[in-house]
Amino acid sequence: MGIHDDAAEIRAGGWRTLAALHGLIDTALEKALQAEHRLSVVEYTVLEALSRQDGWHMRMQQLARAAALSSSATTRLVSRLEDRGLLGRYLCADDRRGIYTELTPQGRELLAAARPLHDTTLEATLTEAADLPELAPLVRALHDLEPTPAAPAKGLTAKV
Amino acid sequence: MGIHDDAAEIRAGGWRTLAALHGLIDTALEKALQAEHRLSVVEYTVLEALSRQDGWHMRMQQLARAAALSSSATTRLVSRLEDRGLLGRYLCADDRRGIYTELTPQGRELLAAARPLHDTTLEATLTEAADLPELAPLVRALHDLEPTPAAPAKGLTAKV
DNA sequence: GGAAAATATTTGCACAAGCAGGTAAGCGGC
DNA sequence: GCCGCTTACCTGCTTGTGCAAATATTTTCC
Repeated sequence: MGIHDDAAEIRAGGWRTLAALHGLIDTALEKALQAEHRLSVVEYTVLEALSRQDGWHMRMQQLARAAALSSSATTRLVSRLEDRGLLGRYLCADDRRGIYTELTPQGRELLAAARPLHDTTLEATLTEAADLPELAPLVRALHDLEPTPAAPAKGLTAKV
Repeated sequence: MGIHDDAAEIRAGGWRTLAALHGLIDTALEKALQAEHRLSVVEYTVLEALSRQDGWHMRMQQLARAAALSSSATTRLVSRLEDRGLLGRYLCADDRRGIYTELTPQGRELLAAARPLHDTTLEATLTEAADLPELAPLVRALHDLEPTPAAPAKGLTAKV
C-alpha cells in the first residue's frame, strides 16, 4: 500500500486535517446556534451573507453558491426563513424569473442577537483545536490568512 | 453593524474561507466517488481510516470520531458497508460491548480502486481553488502544512 | 456479591439534503 | 408574432443524519 506518490499523500493529509477542523467547528456552531436561536449553521450563513449585502437583495442562486447548497435546498431554506419572518421574497421587475430575498427587520434583529454567540463559539472552538497537535498548524495558518481586506468572499461579488 | 471587534471578523472570514473550500472539495469528491464507485465521501473516509490501521480493527466509536459522525450514523454506515461485503463486524472477547470492524479483501480492493480517483479529484479541485482569489491563500497554507510525519490525524491514535 | 453508574451500540422518529422532473419566464432565429 | 432553447425556481421521492430512548455489558462502590 505505498505506490501512490508523496504529493498525493500530503494533499490527502491536508484534506483530512481540513475536514477534521471543519467538522469540529461546524458541529460546535450547529449545537450552539440551534440551542440558543433555533438556527442551523447554513441558516446563519445565509442571514449573514444577506446582511453583508447591506440594503441589497440576493437571488436564490447567489444564495445557493454562498451556502454551498443545491438550488432545491436553497428554495426550502429560504422558505423556512420566510415562514419565520426573517426574510422576504419578492420578484424583481427586470427579470421576472428571478426572485430576490432581503432581510426583514426581524431577520436583522435575530442575526444581531446570534452573532455574538457565533463569534464566541468560533473562537472557543479554534482555541480548543489549537491544543490538538494535528489541527494546531492549520489553526495558525487560518489565523495568519486574510491579508485581503474585508472583501466579499465566495462568489457573491456583484449585485447582478 | 460594526461594533464586533476585528479579531472576531478575521476569525469569521477565515471560517467562511475554510467552509467554502471544504464545500468545494467535498462536493467534487462526493460526485466523483459516487459516480465511479458508489461511495460517499464519509464511506471512503471510513474505509481509508480502517486501511490505515492495517491489520487492526476499530471500534465503532473510533470510527465515529474519525468520520466526524454521530454513533447512530456510524452504526448505519457500517451496516451499509457490511451489506456490501466491504467490511466485517464482530465482537471482541475482552469487552463484549465493543464491536470491531475490519476491512474485507473486497473492501481493500474497492479502496485501492477508488484511491486514484480520490487523489486525482482532490488535486484537480485544489488546483481549481487556487485560481479563486478568496481561496488561494488557504490552498497554499494547506500545501505548506504537514511538517508532521504521516501521523494518524484525528483522534484515532491508539488501537484501543 | 450485588445494586447503581458508566459505556458501547442499536433503533424510532423527524428533518434537511440531493436528484430528477415540472412549470414559468426570457432570448434568438425565422 | 411564433417556436425552440435556456434559465430560474419549485415539488416528489429517496436517503442519510442527529437526538433521544432502549438494550446489553462492564465497572464501581458499598
